[in-house]
Amino acid sequence: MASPKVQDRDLLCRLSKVFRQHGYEGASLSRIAKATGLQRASLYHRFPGGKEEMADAVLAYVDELFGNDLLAPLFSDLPPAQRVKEMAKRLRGFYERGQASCLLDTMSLGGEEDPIKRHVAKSFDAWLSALAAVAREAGLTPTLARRRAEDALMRFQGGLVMARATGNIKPFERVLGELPDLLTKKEDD
Amino acid sequence: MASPKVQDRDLLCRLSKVFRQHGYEGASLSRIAKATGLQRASLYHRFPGGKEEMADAVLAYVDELFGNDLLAPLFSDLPPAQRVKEMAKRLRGFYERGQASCLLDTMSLGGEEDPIKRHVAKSFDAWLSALAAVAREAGLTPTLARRRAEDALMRFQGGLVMARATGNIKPFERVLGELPDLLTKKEDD
DNA sequence: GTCTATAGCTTGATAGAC
DNA sequence: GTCTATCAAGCTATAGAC
Repeated sequence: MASPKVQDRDLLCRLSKVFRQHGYEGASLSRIAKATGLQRASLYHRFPGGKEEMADAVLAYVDELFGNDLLAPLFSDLPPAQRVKEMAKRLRGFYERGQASCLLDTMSLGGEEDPIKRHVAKSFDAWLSALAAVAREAGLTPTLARRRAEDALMRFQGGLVMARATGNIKPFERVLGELPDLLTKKEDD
Repeated sequence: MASPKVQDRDLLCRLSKVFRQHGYEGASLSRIAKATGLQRASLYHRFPGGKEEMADAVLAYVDELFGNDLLAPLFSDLPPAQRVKEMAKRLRGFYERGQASCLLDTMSLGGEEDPIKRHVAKSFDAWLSALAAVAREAGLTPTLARRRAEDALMRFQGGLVMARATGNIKPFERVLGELPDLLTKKEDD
């Protein structure tokens, strides 16, 4: 065919759902084929490197989503707390109010060091740096800004784990609401 | 043989390491056999219900560890903050200073509702309840105590995710140190 | 670009000897 | 209680028609 049955971005979006939900090992080609509507062999045409290339492409796709959409408000000209609030709003949608897992979490399972784990670590650090940058612009010292960024991301990830494990999404929602103060106020209250 | 090659508790301990590291889907019988030193067929003699029974036994084993050891200090007669400090010390060891994952996290991947997910949710709630109880004994209102327990567990789980994803265990260590105040002080500072 | 068909390996699980 | 040998089903990956 001239044009693909599923466009690249749509394909990556569907792929990302499988990897987010099941992790790398749980994302079997059967599940992927079912979720994308493509047969196994068609997937190998799109991703000659097989499952590992799919995983890497999904990580790159999510990197792009974060850079161009989810974290973009952090670099606007609004007041820092407003920027964080807008990011929280977008994250809330992306993570389906706590009902979807984080790719960086589910793809980091298993022991060995491999290219995927290295990609995950890089993406995580980029997210941390973006949070720390807005905290510094809010007037926090670099050290404190970094610590607050780490706290914010820990609470966020923990909220997602708790939502997945217990089905209770309220703590996750609370974390989202606390992010602006956490990342911009000089003292906790 | 009269006595088993690997005693029950040792076997469960080795099993738990595989499930913690790889999750349910990633814990293949090959990995389990290698980690336990038993052949596949021997594992089926110990766990006739197969992999699912192994997973359930591991969850029960960890429940017992939490009840009898890790969370036990919460119910001592020390001051509440001291109790939490002792729990944090034990958790620090159990999670190998952040280098080991939480079973309740890695076993909660994948979509469908099943007996394992229900067990995970129950164990998570028991942990939450124990934390909330000590917060109430420290003088917090039931509502606030529950919220602090949720916060504590979110930060803890998030710290583990961050440690696994980035290799940086310092934020996790910081969370451990903050737990006593978080669970016993009436105001944040 | 997608498909059917298939290769070859790994998976979870079982049978039966010792 | 553990083992070797084996099974059917699943897996990742490839070949070749359309």
